[in-house]
Amino acid sequence: MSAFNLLSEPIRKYIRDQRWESLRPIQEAAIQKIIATDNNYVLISRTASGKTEAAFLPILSKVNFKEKGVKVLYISPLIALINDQFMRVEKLCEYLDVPVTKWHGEASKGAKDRLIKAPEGIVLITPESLEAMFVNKPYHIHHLFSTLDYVVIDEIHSFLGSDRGIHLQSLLQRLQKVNTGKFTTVALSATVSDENNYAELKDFLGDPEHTKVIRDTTPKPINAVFKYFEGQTKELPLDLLKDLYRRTRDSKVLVFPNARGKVEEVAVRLKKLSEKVGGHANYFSHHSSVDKEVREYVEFFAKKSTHENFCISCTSTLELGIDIGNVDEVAQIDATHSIASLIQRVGRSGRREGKSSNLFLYATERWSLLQSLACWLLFKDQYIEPVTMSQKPYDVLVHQLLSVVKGSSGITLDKLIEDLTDNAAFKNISAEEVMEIVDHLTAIDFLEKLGPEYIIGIEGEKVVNTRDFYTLFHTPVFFRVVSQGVKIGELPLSAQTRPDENIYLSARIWKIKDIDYEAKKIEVTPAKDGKKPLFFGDAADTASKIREKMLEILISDDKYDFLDEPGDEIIRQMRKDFSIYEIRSHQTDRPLFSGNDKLKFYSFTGSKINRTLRFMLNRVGIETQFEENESKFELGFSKKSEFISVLKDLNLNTINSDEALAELLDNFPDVLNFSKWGEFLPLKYQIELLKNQYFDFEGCNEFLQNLNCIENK
DNA sequence: GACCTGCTGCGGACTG
Repeated sequence: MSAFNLLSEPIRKYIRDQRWESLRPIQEAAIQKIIATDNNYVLISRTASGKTEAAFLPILSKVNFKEKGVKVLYISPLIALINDQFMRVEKLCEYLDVPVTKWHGEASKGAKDRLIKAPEGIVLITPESLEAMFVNKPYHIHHLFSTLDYVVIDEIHSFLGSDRGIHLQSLLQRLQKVNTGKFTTVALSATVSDENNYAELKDFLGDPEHTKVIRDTTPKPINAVFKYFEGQTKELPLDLLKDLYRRTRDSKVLVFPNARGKVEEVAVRLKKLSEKVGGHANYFSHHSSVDKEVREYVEFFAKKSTHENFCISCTSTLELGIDIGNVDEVAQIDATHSIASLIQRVGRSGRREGKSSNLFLYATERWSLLQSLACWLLFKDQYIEPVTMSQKPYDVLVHQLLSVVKGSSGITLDKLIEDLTDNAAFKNISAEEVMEIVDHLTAIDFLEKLGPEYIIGIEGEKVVNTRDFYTLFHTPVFFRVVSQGVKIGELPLSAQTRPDENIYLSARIWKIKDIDYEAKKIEVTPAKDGKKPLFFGDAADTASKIREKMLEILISDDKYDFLDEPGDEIIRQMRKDFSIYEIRSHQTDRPLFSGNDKLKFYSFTGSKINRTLRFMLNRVGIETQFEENESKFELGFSKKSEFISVLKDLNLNTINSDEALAELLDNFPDVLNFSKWGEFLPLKYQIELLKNQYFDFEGCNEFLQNLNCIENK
């Protein structure tokens, strides 16, 4: 039977009313499988290929909504995505007379209350709101979600490989436990690495044997142009902005300059260029520190603009799912840190059927150009960096321990251990380890033993009873930026935030009038000229494969027809610079330069291995100047044979790493900042976290074993 | 220089 005929009558009517000529390939396949089986499915297909419908059309046809209770739970990483999907799903559900409820921190309380009075239909939720319910209203979890037939997880790749993902995995397991039957899961994603990674995905959904992947690999044509404009100063080159302006003045564009400060610089300077020549004034900025209402206005503007052109300068806030309408072009300024990120960004343009995607890539620095090329070529080879889920997520365990205890208001040790060791998210953590962590939490008053049962302790109450408890990620302190009562955005405190400084924010220029440290508020007034704002943050890690590809480009003589003349010249120069080494294999050979009184070692490997290598060298007394973008270590001595033999002997066996890591934690407690809950673990487990998440000793050892240093001629 | 994500419950003012 055709997929269309498998659908229920109201759903078929919906499709007819939409005047769809046919179902997309991913929809055909998903409908056949989801209707016929009770397997979990992961639907992988590029953006704007109809994945949401591929999941909901068959689920809505299959589920009996006449039964009591909520039947379908949709989980999304973003509030904005929930709001976006709500409109689509609700329109579909009108045909079935099934109610849809948004449940997140900014959703209406009234709608939530109505759902509690009469639990039914479909609920759209975030992992954090689900967590809050487990902690504060565990009876609502039973009341609302014990009759689920389906759980749909959107943008699942954004959860993979992170603590937030382990958290969600744990919540899904806890949810399955309260379910009277067994719910089926359908996960959606645009960017997941190939077969290697399907194991991670299947594990994530908790039942690998009954989890299948449906993938549509139909490519979308992408027109790419790479350009090089050398950046001499801290500001972006004017010529680059002029070129960007010329190319995009008559279209709808997203620009991704990688950092919030640069996002503001691009928005303000392009707007000025446009003003000068009487072009449109629709230049916006969009990132996490732009006020929410301003961001929503920008999204709304883009969505409703059919004839009017616009340019939004943005960070990864506009990288995921939200359909902001028809975008003609995407401009990326300097390299993305990952291929997945590049794919998502390119996919923002040409969403309309039959339209191709357009990418302008601008590089301002040679290594960034090289990395951009590497990402692009790997993407063309359909390579996406694999992600790995933490095998021993002790930090998430601490959080879930507190959540379970708080939600139970009194639980025995046996039950607590059973709850956590049963949970697939923690399957590699033993009962003994859980017990040890419980003991530690009791010792620091996070838990308290009351007769046979554990409850939250005095110190634990301080942590559990705050808004901040529900998330697995840290957030820095920000000051609100306000002009005459209107909120514009936020800024961190820095040398720049002081009266009379002029700064860009939300694509406009402001003068700082006053700073209220008590109320964490910065009062500003409009100004004519200023500087880009300073933000702090950590650069994301780059995969080893990208660095290897960079070296491969340097030793090949391939020509790239999408690269402009200055870019071509830079690659020629870099190839010449590296021709003094006889590199034969981009996998094992690495350049080692020795000059008068220094050595330069180019590792061409990923951030984690670099970090580990630097730490190990430091342990054997070798101080290095490290440059991540170039994957380069500089040493203040020239004895290259000595350095080569040190590298050969470096491994875990020659360094007492547990002791070394304990020392590191003692001297620099901030290294644990990547983990919000890690600080509440016993030292032994903090060390494990460092080993498993911050460093990569295994990868580093492998790198060193294969390493063949090639000296300059 | 260096991304992003989310958030309870209560009290009180205001609106219809």
